[in-house]
Amino acid sequence: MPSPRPAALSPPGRPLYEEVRAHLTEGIAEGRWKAGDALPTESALAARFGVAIGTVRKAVDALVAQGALLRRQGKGTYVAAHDDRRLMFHFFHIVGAGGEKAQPEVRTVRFERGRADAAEAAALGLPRDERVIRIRNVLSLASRPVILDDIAIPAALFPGLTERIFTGRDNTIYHLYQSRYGINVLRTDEHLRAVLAAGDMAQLLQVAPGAPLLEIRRVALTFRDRPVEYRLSRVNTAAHAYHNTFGKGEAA
Amino acid sequence: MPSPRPAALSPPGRPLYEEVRAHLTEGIAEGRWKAGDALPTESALAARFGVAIGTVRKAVDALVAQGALLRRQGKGTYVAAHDDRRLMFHFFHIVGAGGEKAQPEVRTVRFERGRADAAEAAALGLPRDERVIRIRNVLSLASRPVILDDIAIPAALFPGLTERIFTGRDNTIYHLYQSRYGINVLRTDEHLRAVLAAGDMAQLLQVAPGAPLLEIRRVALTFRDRPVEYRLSRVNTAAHAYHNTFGKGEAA
DNA sequence: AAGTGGTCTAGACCACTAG
DNA sequence: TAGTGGTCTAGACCACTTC
Repeated sequence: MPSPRPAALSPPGRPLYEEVRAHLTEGIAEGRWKAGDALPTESALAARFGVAIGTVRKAVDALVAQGALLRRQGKGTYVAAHDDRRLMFHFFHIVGAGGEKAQPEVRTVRFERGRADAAEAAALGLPRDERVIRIRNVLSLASRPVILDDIAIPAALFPGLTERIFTGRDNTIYHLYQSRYGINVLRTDEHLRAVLAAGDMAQLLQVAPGAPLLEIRRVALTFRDRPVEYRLSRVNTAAHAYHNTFGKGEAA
Repeated sequence: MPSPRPAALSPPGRPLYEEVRAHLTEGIAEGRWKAGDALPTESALAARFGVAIGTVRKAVDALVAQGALLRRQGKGTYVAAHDDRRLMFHFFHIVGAGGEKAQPEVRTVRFERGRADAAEAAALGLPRDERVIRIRNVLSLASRPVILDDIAIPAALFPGLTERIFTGRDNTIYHLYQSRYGINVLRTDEHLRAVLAAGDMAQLLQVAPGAPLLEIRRVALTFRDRPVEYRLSRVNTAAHAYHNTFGKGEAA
């Protein structure tokens, strides 16, 4: 049987499953389906888009691989939420000597509003002097300060965010972005350098000035590679390390 | 039509495409198909394994995602080779200020045989005192030394490797492993720390003692997560950075 | 024109989850 | 038992490469 192009997805030129994927992406980015929500069943989606179920599956496969969706056999397909264990550590790469990831304890030492400086504007794709919120956190592992985070986010994306709300969260920061503002962090882009501790940086991390620290400049991105957060971290790697793995899982 | 389990792939319990994938993996790991070789066509594989072509495609999809295979439309499916541009930089993460990756210039300053110390034995999964080859390289970017690599590989895996062969290569080290010894590096596992330059380390990198350096401990793995190389790198990040991105590519 | 991988369909059955 | 995603099949047609 021939396959006339379905009406529900007009613009041609790219594969049908890409069209479907784009439509699903749109729905999530717009908040039509929120974190934790179940999507319509695959057969329902196939009917709605006028394509075969296999085509829907291929689109969903891509979004699952990307981390935007989550399948649960026998139940349904869900918008990934940053509060489950699996995603909790997806963007947290500091491990102890034994290689284990521990839950960090967060202390917010600064929360202020200001205007983007050159670095922040460039990283966040904002005009210079756009309003931003700046947060400084100290993260401790086993009651010892290990990470100093300086976070900058566009104020326009986080209306009404206060220090109380921010420090009151009982979850990761990305979960806060997601649950309260519908912003799903999907990708991060990081640049790492070695630097020397100095000034309040050294003081907050309780290391001597001149001690080596790992500096991480991270931009967090949501759908369509839109930047939502710029974060400058310094890590005391005396007892911890940044762990990274390249290439996919094996089985064989 | 029902689907009786095909005879060519007896052991049940896991999906057919996993079986197919395992068989293909085996073929590559054993060297039956070497880097750059074309696999049989998908329909030929389907016939050989007694499965539908869609099942073969799913298995091949996984290996392509893993980086072991490479499709070229209209031509065939090939065993990925470390000498093409795409893979060349897959495991090289040092970028300049502008974010660009440059081709490093390699100078080998040491090549010797010895026996595994504790760290090497643990990283490579070898018994203590197993024979290893140790290589020290200085990598320069724009004629300035930036990276100091100390590489340890199990001598048993690289029979007949000499300094001449090693330095005579006109490609990446991983390409040498692959082309001469049939070892495909598929995955790396890295731990990063900030350290202070000292001794010959500082001298070779032309930095002052006490300068901050990025230390990378990398284990390179081949099929079945078998370790093939342990590498201790120190990077002068004054003018360069380690770049890392988490989460897949977008389109939408 | 022939052969390859790339897309898409339609439908069967299995495995898991819930009421 | 009913409904979900997971696997598998068989075959059509498209896009690209090569001769």
